[in-house]
Amino acid sequence: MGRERVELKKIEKAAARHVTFSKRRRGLIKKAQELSILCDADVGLIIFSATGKLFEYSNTSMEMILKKYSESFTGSLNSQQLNIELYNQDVRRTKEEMENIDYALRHMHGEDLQGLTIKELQKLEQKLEVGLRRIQSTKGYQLEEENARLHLELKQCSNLKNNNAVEFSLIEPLETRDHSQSSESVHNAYTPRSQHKTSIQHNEAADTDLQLGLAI
Amino acid sequence: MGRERVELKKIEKAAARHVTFSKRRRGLIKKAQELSILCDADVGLIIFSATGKLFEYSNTSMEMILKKYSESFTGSLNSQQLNIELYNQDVRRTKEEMENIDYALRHMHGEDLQGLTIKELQKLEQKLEVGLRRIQSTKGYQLEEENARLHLELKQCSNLKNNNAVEFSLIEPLETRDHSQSSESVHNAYTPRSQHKTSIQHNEAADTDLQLGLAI
DNA sequence: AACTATTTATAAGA
DNA sequence: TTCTTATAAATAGTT
Repeated sequence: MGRERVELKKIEKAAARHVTFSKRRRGLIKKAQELSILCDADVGLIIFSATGKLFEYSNTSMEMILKKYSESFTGSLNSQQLNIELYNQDVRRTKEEMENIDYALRHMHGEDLQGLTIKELQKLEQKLEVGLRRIQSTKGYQLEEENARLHLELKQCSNLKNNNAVEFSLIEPLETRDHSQSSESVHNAYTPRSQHKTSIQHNEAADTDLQLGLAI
Repeated sequence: MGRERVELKKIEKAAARHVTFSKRRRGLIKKAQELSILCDADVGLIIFSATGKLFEYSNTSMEMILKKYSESFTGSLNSQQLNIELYNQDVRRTKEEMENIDYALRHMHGEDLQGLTIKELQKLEQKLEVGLRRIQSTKGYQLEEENARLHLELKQCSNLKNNNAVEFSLIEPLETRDHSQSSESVHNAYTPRSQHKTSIQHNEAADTDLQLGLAI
């Protein structure tokens, strides 16, 4: 990572070796620190220069790291310790899953978005759009079924009573309302990939439909 | 060092955190190894992942590093240990100096040049040229002095003996030889920066002069 | 796990 | 040692 490639062997010239030691020592410690912070790891780093001088880094205390280190070799765990360990792993995994789900959920709700990049926001938007279309599609099918069912019931009803006046007063208003409110969004939902760009106007209208759909 | 800057705080998403841990752990260990090899340092690195898994690196053995580490805290040195330590430092420094001098000397002799770059070779060449000019300059002064001394002695000699025949036979050949063989190289040596480009012809002639000069 | 666009680290030089 | 700069190396996000 410098002006030229460097061969992996002891640097011959003492002056250059010392300079490189200083630079790389600092770099190494910096990276150790970054690892511990970014990845929530415990790190202990001990460096003795060729002249015997000590340099060290630890995110907690070196003592603690070394204690943990030596303990890691003191025999295998007994069954109880093993169970506790397995339990802890389970808890950790579940916790992490929870974290992620919560995170994603809040984003879907439009919360905690300040840390997201444009790309992430676009992805999120796409997810929401896909979800929306699926919901609209489902709603459309349900409305169709409902509609068909109503037609059927009405037909049975009218057949049963043989009352023409009542039949007209019920059928006409129902079909009119259905077309004016949601025919377009239902059409979109049937063919999800046919119209990628949906205006805000459409989304708002769809959102309203969604709420109505859920409220039913 | 990636697609975008990363904030120095725990990575929220577990999956990304794990991937980063793997990548950076490997990177850190690699760099620890490079430091130990390039700079002749003793390095011990201990890493515990967030899940408690142990990773470690040491150029020698971790045990040795940790022993050295704990010893580094066990009280101050007594006077004898201190003397030994000072002595060791002295030895180390001297050894390093020796190394460098030997290195440089061999290069001046045109040995062990295979590892040098063109630039280094050019620098080396310049050093040799400068050294050469200095030597030539010194030799020129010495020849002048010698010449003057000879003139003086000869004058005294001729005054003492009053022998004209002998005087002519000695003086004439001496002055002729002096001008033809080395007046040019002596001139160059007097004004080292006036003529940077000296032809190979000149150098060879100068080299011959140098050997004669040293032989005197 | 492999791929790159970028960010970092760092070798030389001053 | 410290600064600068050209370049090598590491790695974040993506596939």
